[in-house]
Amino acid sequence: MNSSEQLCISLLRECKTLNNLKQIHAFALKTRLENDPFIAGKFLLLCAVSLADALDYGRRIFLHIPSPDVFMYNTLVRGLSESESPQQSVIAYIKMRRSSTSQPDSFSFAFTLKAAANYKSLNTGVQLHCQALNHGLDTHLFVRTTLVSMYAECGCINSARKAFDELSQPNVVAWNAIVTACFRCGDLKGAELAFNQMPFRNMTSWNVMLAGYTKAGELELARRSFLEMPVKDAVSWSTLIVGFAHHGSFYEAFGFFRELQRFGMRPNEVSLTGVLSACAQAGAFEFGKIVHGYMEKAGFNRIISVSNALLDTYAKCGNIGMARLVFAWMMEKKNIVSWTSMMAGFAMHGFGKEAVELFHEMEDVGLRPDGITFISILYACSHAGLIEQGCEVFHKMTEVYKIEPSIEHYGCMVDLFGRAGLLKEAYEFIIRMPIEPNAIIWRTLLGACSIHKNVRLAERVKEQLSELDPDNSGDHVLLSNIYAVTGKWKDVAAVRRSMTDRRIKKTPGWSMIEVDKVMYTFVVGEGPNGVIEEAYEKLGEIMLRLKVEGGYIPEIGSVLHDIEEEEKEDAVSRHSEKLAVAFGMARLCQGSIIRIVKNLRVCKDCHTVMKLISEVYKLEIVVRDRSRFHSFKDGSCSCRDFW
DNA sequence: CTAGGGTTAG
Repeated sequence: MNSSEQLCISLLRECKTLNNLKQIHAFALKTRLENDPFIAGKFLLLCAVSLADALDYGRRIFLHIPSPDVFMYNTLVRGLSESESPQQSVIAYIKMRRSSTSQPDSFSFAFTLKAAANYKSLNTGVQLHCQALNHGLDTHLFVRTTLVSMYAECGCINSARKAFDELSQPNVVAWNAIVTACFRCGDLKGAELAFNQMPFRNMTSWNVMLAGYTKAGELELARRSFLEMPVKDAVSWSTLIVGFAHHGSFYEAFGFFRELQRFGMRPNEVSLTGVLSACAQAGAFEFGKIVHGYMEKAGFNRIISVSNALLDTYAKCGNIGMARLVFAWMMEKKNIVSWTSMMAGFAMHGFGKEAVELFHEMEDVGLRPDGITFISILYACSHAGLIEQGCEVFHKMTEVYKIEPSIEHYGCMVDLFGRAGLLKEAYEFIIRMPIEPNAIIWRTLLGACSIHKNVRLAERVKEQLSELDPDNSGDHVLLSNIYAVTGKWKDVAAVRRSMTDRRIKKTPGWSMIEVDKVMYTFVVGEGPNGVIEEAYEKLGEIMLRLKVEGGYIPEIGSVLHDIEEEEKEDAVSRHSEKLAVAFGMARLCQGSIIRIVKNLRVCKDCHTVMKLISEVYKLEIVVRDRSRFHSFKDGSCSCRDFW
């Protein structure tokens, strides 16, 4: 070994980034070391496995290797199996089969089978299984373990079980794989049975149970296993936080996050994204800021996934300014999720123009938008009334980027036309669509009929909905609202009667507000003990002042105009969003912004009241409803009364 | 090198 070879190897050992690697690679080219099999193998391993965003560079290096050995092929196959296009991994494997220099070994099959599992191709998986069999490698423990997970990923629990049962001496990993396999296929009992049969368990086996339970929505079982576990690690905590956040149990997620720190452990990137996701969903702005502070201190702001989650949190907590700041200044690196989240943030806040500009900027930096990016941008266009831009974007998606529109994209287009009052265009668009419209598509059109008071079309649409999703409370409410605004009271009564007859209950509305880092939830006329009285008292005072100073007149028919009405004769005055606002005004100090999160859409009367409050009391209210943000300031709302 | 945790839309 000569001295430049030694230098190169020690440099590679310290290599941390792609740029670093490129420098070393230049050195290797200059000293003619690039064809040294050991060094070339090291380069590949770093590119394919260790370094971020280096896979493409690794592929280019690979192309220049005259006759790659098995290790080199396996490394490439491995890197590609975890990439966005795992199909490429199998293609690389096929190239190896065609080459005269190398034959597949057990690693080749472990990696390619993982690739097949990642893109859920049973066909590929079975073929690889056969080839492994021909090479006498299908009984290899690692290959077999991957076979178990591949079959489970592809939905074949029986084949997975067979692959496991044929193992004479399964190790822990193989046992974990069969437990996971059972969970993947929805067989909780099978997973529990396997877990109990395991002759040995390490912490990972427990973590597998936690993950399986939370993914199945069995939060209580997950909690119980968590308490039972003898030793917990970072993954256990992360799994629990993410799982609870994902299933809407935000307070528990916050609780586990605090507890983790009390146990003297440090939050990692996964628990941070999990807790931020809980903040975003719950609208917990103050808690989000605390997490942000921790991120800055501990250096997590450099990790893309965490800063993406933070950007989303600020946007969903109503602070688009902070979201913008995170996007523009905090993120050294951005990926497609960052750009898409920023666009979605703009969309929620009604900043259609900004979203479209950002989309073009994204194209300019050479990043390829994906299907989700297009949903966000179309959503932005429809909520801001940018019809032309929306059509242009849709056209670009199919013609330039060759992305096949999904039902959600079609839904955005229906919304784009419908919301703008182009009901005929919206209807024709549905008829011309190459895929079968689902209930969501028709519901979107029904919403548009409601905004633009078109009874005839609404009735036609409702017929479609009655076939696809007859018991949806929102649809009935929407139809009854359309009858109400057009004065068809008999029809209103008929819809209501059919709802009672068929025992269709409307979704109860709730609103949340965060005061002193505690979240308070209100439902119609109700709230936490000791708090509800305070809210009512303040609300009475507010309404009086609005009538005297703001000229407020409660709309007589407004109960019936509710988009997702929470009727009952006097219900409007007790709507959860009014109670939450009143409580916030009673408790929060002067000058602070009142932030409310609501599960349904804001009702018309509440919308009017909030505009008046912002004027009479000179304060700012931000309401996040089911689909967007309303920022009330100086007597008007950012949605321009269009929602 | 095989098993376990993640952010974006609806």
